[in-house]
Amino acid sequence: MFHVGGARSALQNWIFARQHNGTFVLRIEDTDAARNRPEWTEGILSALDWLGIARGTYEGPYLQSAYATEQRAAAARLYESGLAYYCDCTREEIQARSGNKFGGYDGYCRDRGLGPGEGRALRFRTPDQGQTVVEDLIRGKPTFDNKLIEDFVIARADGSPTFLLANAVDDIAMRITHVIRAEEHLPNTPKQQLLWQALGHTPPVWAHVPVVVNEKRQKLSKRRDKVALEAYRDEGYLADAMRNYLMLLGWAPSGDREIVPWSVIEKEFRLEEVNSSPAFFDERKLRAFNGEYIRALPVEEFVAACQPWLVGAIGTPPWRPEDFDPAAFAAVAPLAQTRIAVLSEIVPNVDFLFLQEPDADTASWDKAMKEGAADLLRAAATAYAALPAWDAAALKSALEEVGAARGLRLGKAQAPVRVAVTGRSVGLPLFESLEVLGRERTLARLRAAATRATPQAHTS
RNA sequence: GGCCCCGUCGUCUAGUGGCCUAGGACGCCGCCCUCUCAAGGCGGUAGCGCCGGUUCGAAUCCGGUCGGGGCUACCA
Repeated sequence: MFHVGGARSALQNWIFARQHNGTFVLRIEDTDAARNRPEWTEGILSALDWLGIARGTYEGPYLQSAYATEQRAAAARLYESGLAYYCDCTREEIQARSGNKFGGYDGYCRDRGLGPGEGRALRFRTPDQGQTVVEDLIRGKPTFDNKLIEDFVIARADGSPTFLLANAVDDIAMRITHVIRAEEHLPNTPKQQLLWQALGHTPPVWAHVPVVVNEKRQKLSKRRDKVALEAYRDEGYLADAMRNYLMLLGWAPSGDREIVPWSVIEKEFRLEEVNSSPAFFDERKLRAFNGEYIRALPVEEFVAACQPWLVGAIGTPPWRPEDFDPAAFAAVAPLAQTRIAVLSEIVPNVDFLFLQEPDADTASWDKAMKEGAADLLRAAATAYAALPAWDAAALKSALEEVGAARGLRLGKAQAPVRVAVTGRSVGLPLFESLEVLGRERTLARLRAAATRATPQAHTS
């Protein structure tokens, strides 16, 4: 699972690095063994690939867990130099002393002189006075009073380093100069900066981009929101549309335009210009973007892009695999291209071509098959059976005549025919659809529907 | 509770003291086109949270206020 917010940060990092002749470093922060699986890394790499961040255009991936030795060594150094100390307080004790539900470590073990041992975590001793100023490309200089920064844990009781320590150690080792991440990390920053300094280095430049929020303006969460990039991909969002949209969250290219080639974004994007306020991830707007990208595709590319859904590589189409006809699909593809906003919608648009029988839902059926429908369907079948040429123009004028004879405009006359043949009340242009479907199947469906629509005498 | 961040149409944004009668996009509404639905064309709806101040002049600067969010783990 790759979070759309993470995708946005990755894109911003990658572009920023390129613009500054730097290198985007991908590091999997897996210091919590219980919450990580090695195989997830591949998912992240392929998601990045999909977005256009190809392997080889960045450094890594590095696994944070692989650097445990260095991280532990750093922890030991901090302890030996008196910048960190062991603490055996339990969570309950800390909370009880703090007097409120938010906890907050009070420095109880600061001067107890505890050595390493069972149940003892290593805490970093934060300064009692002064301030820590964060240099942030987006937010200016957020300033934190050191006395309010609690002595945080840098190594767990089992000796394993925590995220805060591991990050500082790795960032220093990897010569990281810029850290671009989501705003939720801002409160961690003074702690990490203190660690950089304690380890003898000058902190990097930070950039905390605003979080991406849902309609209730809360940070997008895996639990309650649709955040998996893969889910969007499987629905048929195009990578180009997605990355374009993601970059517009908090930023805009020059001029009154939003849908722009990636090259323009790569050139014009300025991290410093990213808005500092949270942006709502609006799937409706993403859909609109996607629709535009789909329409802009050359037909052949559109046809190719639809394949996964058509052949069941993604999702399961309702027809039998052997009934799928590429030629028939190619014939109607241009008509479908302007009618779908995400690729998966291609299936309900063309299923009538590959299904043995169209499956009309009762609502569509009842609405189209009012009185007179059976008669009209029979007349249409008769007219169609006698048609010398089976093409859209002829099919249209024939139905026009059938309808006119019954006082119906084409708009009315086409409804029962559409439902009879496609099972739906809306869809691709009808006559082109019939042309591709062919005479035999069209007539069979028309006749079957006529029979079914014939009023039956009720027996009670 | 504490610390930090944020505040232009419903949403994403343009805007960096006069070019703003606040521009664009999505959405929504109407009209045109039309075999349904789309697409497309045209038009419309709607916003600087509030209060003070600075200034000849403020969406733009300052203060306050209100509102929203993030963090507050031996998670990352």
